[in-house]
Amino acid sequence: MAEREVDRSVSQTVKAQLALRDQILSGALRPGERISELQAVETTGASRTPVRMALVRLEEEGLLEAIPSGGFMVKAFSERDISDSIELRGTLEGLAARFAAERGVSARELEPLKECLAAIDELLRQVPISIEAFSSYVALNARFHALLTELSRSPPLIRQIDRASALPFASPSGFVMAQSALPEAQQILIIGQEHHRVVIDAIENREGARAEAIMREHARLAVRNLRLALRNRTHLDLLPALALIKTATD
Amino acid sequence: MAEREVDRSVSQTVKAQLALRDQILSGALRPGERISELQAVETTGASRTPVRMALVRLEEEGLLEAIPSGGFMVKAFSERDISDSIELRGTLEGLAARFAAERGVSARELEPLKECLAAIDELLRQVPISIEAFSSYVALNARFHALLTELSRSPPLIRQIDRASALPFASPSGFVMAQSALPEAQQILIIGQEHHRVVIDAIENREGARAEAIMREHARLAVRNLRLALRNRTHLDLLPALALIKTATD
DNA sequence: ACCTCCGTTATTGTATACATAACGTATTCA
DNA sequence: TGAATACGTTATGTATACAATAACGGAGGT
Repeated sequence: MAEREVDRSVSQTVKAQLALRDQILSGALRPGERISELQAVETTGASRTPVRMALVRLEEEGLLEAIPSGGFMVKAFSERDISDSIELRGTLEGLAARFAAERGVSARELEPLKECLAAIDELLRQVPISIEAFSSYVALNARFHALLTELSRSPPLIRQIDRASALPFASPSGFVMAQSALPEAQQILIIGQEHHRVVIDAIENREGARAEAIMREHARLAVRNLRLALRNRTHLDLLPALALIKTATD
Repeated sequence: MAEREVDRSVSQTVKAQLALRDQILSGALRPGERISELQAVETTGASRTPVRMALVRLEEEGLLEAIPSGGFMVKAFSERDISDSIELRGTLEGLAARFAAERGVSARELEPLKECLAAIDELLRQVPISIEAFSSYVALNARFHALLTELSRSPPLIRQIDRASALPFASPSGFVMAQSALPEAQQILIIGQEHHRVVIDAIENREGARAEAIMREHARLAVRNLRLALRNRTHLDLLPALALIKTATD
């Protein structure tokens, strides 16, 4: 039988999980398609036990769905599912912002957020924004959201937000990229940045309700824009993660 | 169609998961304690593979925590973690109520909710409430919350709420039981019932914001009362699930 | 006496063999 | 000819054997 070259630097379970997630997100495995363990063993290079562990984790993550008769299939999402996921994440981030504001945050903790803000400002000064700058923006934006989440100092909430961001289209990077297909992309980024600025201000002034409201508005903007982007199906291939949308009925 | 009811009617994985969860919630495994796979194999009767799958699921569920060097330990929670989890669930249920109100719900769909409401009303008419009636109340209350969640018609949100309810103290039954240790228990139940009534009214009248607000208030009430109940440590043994609280530092 | 290093042990990570249930196909009977 | 059943194939669920690694303890050196 074929020699299995063992990569001992990472656990086989993690390797299999990453490989399978890649296959799902890249569209190599289509929504609704059943995942064969045997096939997964071949493509990932791990054996059945770690592959099974990876499948269980991906199911909990929301990318897979258990089939009653056994095994797993790639989950399919409707547009409604996607917009709900984004609004859900916005609600959770709103709670995080409120916690941060109510519980109080020191100037030192706010520092990295402000640096993020300034860096994004710098990027947005270019008109139109270059591809490289946009890529930096995606990373910085994700970092901003992660830092903001941390400010809540609430492990259960942080955990839940992480889970809600597991779905690629619901992650900060995910919907920013989806919006990038729109002609008004630059203006959208500028508005988003304004939201970031306001939430920091609200947290500094300990205005919990305002901090929460602006994060929810931030998400609603994303939902509106994603809907628009989905109308322009021509640009859809920009975001491979959207391959998870079920093409048939909504 | 008479199926023989053998142990094989449920999978070994599920059996192990239930058994382990029982051990954790009953306090047989203490917070912070490492779970030995070998020991779990002996106590659950399943072999290592299903036990491992169960451990992964329980980790994703939030009851266990992965140890970097390998294996799992029982997660420990602070009081803050618990109150945050309850508020988190309330926020999610608030969103569900808002979705239900905004999206519209037919009278037929609202029927089971109203039946629940009436049944609880009936129970609360007794003063003081009997043990049996209280037990029925716990079940009915859980059912009410589950039905309300369903009304959102949002699979991602429903899923997330289920996850948030996985932690025993964050589940509807969990915090109702914790509150039962208080002398004002009956009054608390009556207030809670009033919240239930208002949220239905708001949904019927399609007042999304009001539906959301009342559910969040519902959770805040629970948080306040749980804090009070935790002060009365004498009654704490009423709720085995609270064994998960770390006794040392907060 | 304490620290360090090495060997032993126990426990987890991985692989594979075995059992069982589901699905497809072919054959047979109505 | 169609449907139903039986059989075979395939894939999943389960168990166990093997490998590797981290914890533990003892012995020796500084």
